[in-house]
Amino acid sequence: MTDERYSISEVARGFGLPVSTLRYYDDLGVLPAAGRRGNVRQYGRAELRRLALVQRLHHRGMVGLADTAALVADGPAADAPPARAVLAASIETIKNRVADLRHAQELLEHLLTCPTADPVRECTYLRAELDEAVEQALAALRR
Amino acid sequence: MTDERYSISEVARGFGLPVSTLRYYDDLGVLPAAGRRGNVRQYGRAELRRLALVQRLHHRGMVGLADTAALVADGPAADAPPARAVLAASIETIKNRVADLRHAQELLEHLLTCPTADPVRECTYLRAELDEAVEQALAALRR
DNA sequence: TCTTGCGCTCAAGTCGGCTTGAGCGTGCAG
DNA sequence: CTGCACGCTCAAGCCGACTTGAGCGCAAGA
Repeated sequence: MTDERYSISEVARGFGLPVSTLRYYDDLGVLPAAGRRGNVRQYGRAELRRLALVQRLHHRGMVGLADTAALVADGPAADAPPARAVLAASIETIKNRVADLRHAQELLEHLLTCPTADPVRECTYLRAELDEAVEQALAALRR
Repeated sequence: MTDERYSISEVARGFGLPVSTLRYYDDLGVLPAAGRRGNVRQYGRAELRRLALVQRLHHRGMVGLADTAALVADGPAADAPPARAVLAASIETIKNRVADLRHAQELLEHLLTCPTADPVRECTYLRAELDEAVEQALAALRR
């Protein structure tokens, strides 16, 4: 058991995060410190791994910190039904977002390369899609 | 020129949005009403199309409302250098996000299907990736 | 007439994810 | 022994994207 211990500022430097974020994660229980020496937070390998995992899951609000906490929690969390539910839900959310983002990307790329002077109003490809959406909205309205 | 006019609540119903959001968009200039009759906002086809476009671009903070406003603005906005810059930047952001999300999705799916009792600590695939990240952090720390 | 419904404005509140600031303790180099 | 870096707590602030609430106006139907 190598007993390397890292201070909060070392962890922060290593991972390129502000110290305040780590304290915040500790407070929330997302990344509890391994312990304290005196009153000072100490981190070990396990915490560093956990932080790496948190960073990979928690993509700016994609998988909220609360859910991330549940997912990276100690114990066989991925077995417990609640964690499995969070897992499945997160995957769904991500899939949807990826699809939306792709679509947005397509539109933006089209705007970038469309030969018409004012694509937003002139481009027929764009118009077709927007008009379709408008029709759907109007249909929804009449229902 | 068909001169259909829609009230704010009709637009809201049609697009499944709260009225407050539309007023908010109007205030921000993201989606100005076509005009007002008396003091009452009126929307026409053009505004509905614009709203459809806004919805497609503005994915929950992905392309902030300010940028969205710039992108869907009147005039050959996509030609003006500033808009082109926003366009290119947005595309980049989206690409990065999609990559990150994919990665998160892979991890989550792995957690869901990994046969080990406690994937977060036992699964070697996951461990390998996390350990690598930890090594990089420690390397960054020593620099 | 009066109530009901829709609309308006402006100010304040909410939520997530942090950041910032005040005020204090602690350890060790000069 | 003093100063400085680093650490701590707790409360408040900030940003984006809205939502909510108070208080008001106007028009149409019972």
